[in-house]
Amino acid sequence: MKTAFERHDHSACADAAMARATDLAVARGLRLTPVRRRVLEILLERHRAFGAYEVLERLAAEGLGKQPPVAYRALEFLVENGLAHRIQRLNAFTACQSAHADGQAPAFLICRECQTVDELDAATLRAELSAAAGQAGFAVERATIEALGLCAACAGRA
Amino acid sequence: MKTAFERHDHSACADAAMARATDLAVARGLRLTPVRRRVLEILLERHRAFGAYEVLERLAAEGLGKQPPVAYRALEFLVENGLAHRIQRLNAFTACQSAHADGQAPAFLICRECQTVDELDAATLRAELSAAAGQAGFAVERATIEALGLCAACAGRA
DNA sequence: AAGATGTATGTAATAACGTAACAGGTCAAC
DNA sequence: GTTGACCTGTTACGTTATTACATACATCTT
Repeated sequence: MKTAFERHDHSACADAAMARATDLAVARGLRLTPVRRRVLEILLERHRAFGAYEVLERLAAEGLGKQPPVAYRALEFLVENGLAHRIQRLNAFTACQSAHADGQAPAFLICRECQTVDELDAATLRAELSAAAGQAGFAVERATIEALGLCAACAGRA
Repeated sequence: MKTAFERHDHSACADAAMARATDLAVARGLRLTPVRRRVLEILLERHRAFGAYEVLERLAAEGLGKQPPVAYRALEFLVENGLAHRIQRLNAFTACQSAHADGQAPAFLICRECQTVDELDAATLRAELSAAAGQAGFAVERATIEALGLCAACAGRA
């Protein structure tokens, strides 16, 4: 499996994600409406995070909604159903690239140079964090793990 | 050592942090100006995160500055020097409670009920995250690890 | 002491991000 | 064909953050 940082056949990448989304919608009886589908498509265009207003601009240009709530609602739907993630550091959203269980969000690697965002399985990290927190009597419900740094390609260019 | 979630002598807690800050300023030749010192004192009042505008309100009431940049600049100074941390999930800031090396930010435990924020040593987690990212050729420079959940006291009250 | 330099603060204006509230439309089930 | 649930459209507003420029202050140099 290639990382988001490497050259790869991205349309296959996006197609696979859309297929997962369609399957999930069928499986759970979710409504992947035009706005929601289009927002997911936009997020899937590149392996980076998109601001809500950036998504909104795109929607507006296509006549799919001009006001912030339109974008935020669609993004919220995608995030709730695990089809997208919110990147806290960037106040932005990115399409989910890997099927994973609910609430088991991965860790994110964010390249400060090319803005590419990749996912990293965080099951072990999350377990350890929960264990450590448990020592202090704290019950972890959701964990955010985001790493900012430099990807191999950008490090090479430096 | 008690956690921030337990009852404890908080003024000792705050005093210790201010002492560390003063020492650091001397050691590094930093200028802990009135605004910066006051902002740190405010953050130290409670083990929770304060929004920039909340801090600004306090400053304004004391005649120390009325515009956002005043608060943001002081907060930025504190964060850069490891005297405070930004909690991404909350778009807010909290005083640093533990002396730790630069760039070695701890993990944060945020109680969704009482809003208390505690620090957890994250050296191991960070090392593992860096190692995993390294497999993908990604060089981690800064990592954000934040856990939202319920502290023991609040879980008890539920 | 005067001037030069670097750093901190004051202020205005605005950008960027996010939500509440309500009206209207769509669709499936009964 | 009406009900009820959910989705969308729109207004209005609230919150968070930054840019840009002016002013003040400290420190060092001469």
